Amino acid sequence: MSDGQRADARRNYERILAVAVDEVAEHGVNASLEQIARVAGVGSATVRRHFPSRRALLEAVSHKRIEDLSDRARELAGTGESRSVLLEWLNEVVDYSATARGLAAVLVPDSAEVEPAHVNGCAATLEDAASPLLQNAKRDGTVSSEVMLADLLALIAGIAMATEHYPDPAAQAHHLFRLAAAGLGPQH
Amino acid sequence: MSDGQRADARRNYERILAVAVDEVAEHGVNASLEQIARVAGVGSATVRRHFPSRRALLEAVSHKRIEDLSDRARELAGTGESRSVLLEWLNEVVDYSATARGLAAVLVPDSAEVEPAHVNGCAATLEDAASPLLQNAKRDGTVSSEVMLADLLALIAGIAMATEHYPDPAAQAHHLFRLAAAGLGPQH
DNA sequence: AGGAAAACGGCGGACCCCACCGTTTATGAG
DNA sequence: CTCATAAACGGTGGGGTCCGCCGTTTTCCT
Repeated sequence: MSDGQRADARRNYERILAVAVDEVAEHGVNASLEQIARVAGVGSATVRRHFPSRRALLEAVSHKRIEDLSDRARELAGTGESRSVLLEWLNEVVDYSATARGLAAVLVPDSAEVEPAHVNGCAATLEDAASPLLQNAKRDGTVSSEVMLADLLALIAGIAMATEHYPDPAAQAHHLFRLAAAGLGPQH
Repeated sequence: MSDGQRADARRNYERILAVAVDEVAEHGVNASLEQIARVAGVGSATVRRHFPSRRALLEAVSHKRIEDLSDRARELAGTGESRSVLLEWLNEVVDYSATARGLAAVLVPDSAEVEPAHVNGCAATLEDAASPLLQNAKRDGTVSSEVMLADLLALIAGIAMATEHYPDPAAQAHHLFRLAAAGLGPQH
């Protein structure tokens, strides 16, 4: 079963990742890499080896959540009224982003982005999975054709970051998103 | 002219603040405090004496911008159609937040917020100044009565933070805000 | 002019990220 | 089964930041 990966390397990778999940959940985006290494029982160099940048680690930590949301998008496709379905999914993204610390950070470009195309793997995955939902809503004319999924995700990420330190982040995030989705009032 | 302030203290305060403005403009919210001290020609302890927390420094740096926006709100009060006027002002807030680095950060609660009432001086100032604009719009029924100014500012701050590292932050921020203000589409 | 009080800033500790580099360990070929 | 090799490991040191302490200097008021 030689897959080109050394067994201990894979073991360490998973140990580190498991610890990182907890550590990020507790300390947020700025969790200490050395602390993660310490708890995982490896040298800090090993952490850096497996995850060259903080961002890489955050992406790995968020990977499962991203997959969950992508699956959910595929489930929802075609069920019910298009705009409602899209909003339902977006609300779940809001919930995940407000609940799972570090997720919002990977949905948005980092300072050191030099990649030419599709700069963001995580966001791209979500966009691909949820694209049908938005297309349907546009087709039905219930969402403006100018709206891009990337914009919606950026908006949600921003809301999550802004509400992170509120007494009840999730509630506040949902509140703000309802506001945005409603366009702050009756007249448009 | 004894105002209880020692002359050298005030001088240092202003030197530090002046340097901090530049430094924050260039390096954003995480500008190095020691670097600021170095450039200002003072010890790092002196910086901490005048600005006990990073946040305090950021608030001082943003103070003028906050005042400008507050003045602008008072200017705009009562001119033109209420919702348009409010949106005009909010757009200016978006512009400032996207342009002046560090402003968005002070419009949102920090991690260590234990204050009982009106936790945020900067946001509170803006809210007070712009409150009439929102009240007018609510009175005319052009904005939902449930909308709070604090929510609008938090939303804008989130947008600014999310778009900070885009190729053209200001453009992207305005784009997202237009989206939110329009409620992402024709149907509400 | 002189003394009290306030402000200053250097120093050391704790932490963090990062790169180097000698050592250990898994692996697959013989 | 042995063993050479390449991969993975982790300790260590350098550079940086934030923070608190404390002896020294400066300012101001009498």
